[in-house]
Amino acid sequence: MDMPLVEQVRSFNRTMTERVGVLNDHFLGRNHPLGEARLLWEIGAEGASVRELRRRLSLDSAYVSRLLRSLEKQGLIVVKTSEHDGRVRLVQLTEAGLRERAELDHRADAFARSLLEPLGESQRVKLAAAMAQVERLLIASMVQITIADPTSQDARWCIEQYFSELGERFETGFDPTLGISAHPHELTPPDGLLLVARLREEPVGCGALKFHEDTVGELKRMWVAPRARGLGLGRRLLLALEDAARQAGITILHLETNHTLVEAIELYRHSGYQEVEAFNDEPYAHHWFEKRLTAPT
Amino acid sequence: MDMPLVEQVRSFNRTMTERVGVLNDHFLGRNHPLGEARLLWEIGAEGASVRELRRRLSLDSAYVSRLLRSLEKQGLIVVKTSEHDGRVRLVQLTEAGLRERAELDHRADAFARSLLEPLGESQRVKLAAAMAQVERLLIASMVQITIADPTSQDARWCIEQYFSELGERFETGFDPTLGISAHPHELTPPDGLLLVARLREEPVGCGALKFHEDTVGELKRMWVAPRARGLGLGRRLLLALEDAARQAGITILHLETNHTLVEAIELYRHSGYQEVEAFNDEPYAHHWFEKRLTAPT
DNA sequence: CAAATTCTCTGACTATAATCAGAGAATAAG
DNA sequence: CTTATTCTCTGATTATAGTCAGAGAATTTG
Repeated sequence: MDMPLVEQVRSFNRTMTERVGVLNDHFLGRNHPLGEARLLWEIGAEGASVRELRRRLSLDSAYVSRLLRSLEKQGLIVVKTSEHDGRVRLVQLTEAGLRERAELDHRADAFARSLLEPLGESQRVKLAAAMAQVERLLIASMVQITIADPTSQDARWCIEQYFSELGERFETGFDPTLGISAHPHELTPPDGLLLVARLREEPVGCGALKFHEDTVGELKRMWVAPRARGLGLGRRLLLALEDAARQAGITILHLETNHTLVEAIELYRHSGYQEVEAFNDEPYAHHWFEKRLTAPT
Repeated sequence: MDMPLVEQVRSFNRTMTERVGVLNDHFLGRNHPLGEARLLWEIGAEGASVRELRRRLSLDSAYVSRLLRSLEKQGLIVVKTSEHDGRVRLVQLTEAGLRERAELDHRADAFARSLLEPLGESQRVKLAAAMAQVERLLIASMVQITIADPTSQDARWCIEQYFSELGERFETGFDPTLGISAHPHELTPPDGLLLVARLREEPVGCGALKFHEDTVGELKRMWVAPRARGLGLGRRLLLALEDAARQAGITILHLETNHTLVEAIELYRHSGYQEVEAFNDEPYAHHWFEKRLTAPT
């Protein structure tokens, strides 16, 4: 990795630590310690369960409980037991809580304006664009790709989403039982594998491999959640799958795809996949691709 | 100010708060609480005085003292009294302190790498470029421009720097006593004014106005420190001076400049200044400019 | 339906990051 | 040469942020 890039990232981090410190002080500034303010914010206008809050802010349960008690005493929230599950407690903002939250909102706004205010119009636009770019790429770099059990909840969710998207996009709809099989056991080592991409623990994409004869592998279930598109995640999944295939001794990768999946077809073409004659009778496929893998490095 | 821009800044701040939190945890991670780590870092290889440290980190003197005591007890620093001033205490890292600091350095590096690592090469380059842009513009927005007393330390420093730069750039050198005067009292209300631009309390530029007859003003002492160039600061100073001139009822601004100051001449031309006949006999001037100001809004 | 798990809470405790008042020594200013 | 200021330190105290152990109630699992 190029050293100047690392230097730039470090310099950026220093600047951000300084500015974000200011941000937090301002955000807080108002009455509440940061913990309470964050919680107040996270509860939101619609309310939330205590366990939601704990999970979203990754805080200790004892700590959250105490913070809630404090907010309750200040009359900013009310807490009641869920009707569906007697263990779960639901938190809602009171009128005063909503006002307080609006105030925090206003402060965050004012802070953002104070950053833009000294700049000229063209600088403002450039700043916003560069911020969007940094954000997008940092978020991309937060995505983690790991091997998952196809029967796990996240894996099943991804595949479900994938099927439902195919159902919407294919002119004919999509019935998973008609196509080439990819049952859980076929996507589990040693017969294959499934990768799941996660952003902040939440699944945002998947991709699978089926190993055939000695050296032929088949790509299946390539999917990226709509909210995670444009992060280069498809390419990363593809590279990770190819790596895994190489590790397994695969030298030829096959895949077939439907003509409505234009982004995927683009990706395959750009990644060195050659269109070939149909090598199976997958009813939903219009294009068949193949890539010869080089030996693992 | 455009709302989407504010929204973008806020969204960016949220993302950064999340990431910087991670950064700090990692940075710290190692043995020391954040306060100690920051101090260890700030002392640097060359050492520093306690009052330097206090100023740079804007920490309470009691707090710094205690942190130093703790670092001292851990054998990471030695503190001794300054030879020049018996009140001042000098802090230096020991061998162990230097090792510890190198470790922090290494961790910051590793963190930066971990951000870049999941990205492809082109994404990395884009990220670094966007970070540089964000940093540059945020730093630009941190610069504050205020009216200053021409006899104040910061003002005198700026003007000194300005003169010394002119001395280097003019083929003939520069002797301030030969040119048109701009004595402190001429740059003090109601006869004129001096603006100083500061970044983190440090002066990084200046610009002055001399008020002549009823409605004519003269621009003097426009200077931006080398390290603050490329931030659009010259333009901001110019706009601020024009605003101040308008407030003072000025309708025509004059200025003269030397042909070696090409960036300044560019700036004047782009900001609506028209080149006119010489209106004075300033010996160092090659170009005379004039701008007609519209009424204050 | 017994056992395991989940969810929330209280009690007890700790570390960190401060802040304020003031003292003592050195130096600068008038 | 007296007075004011600067610099650092200690003592006393506080707020914030968080951890760990475990209890009690509700729910899920085998």
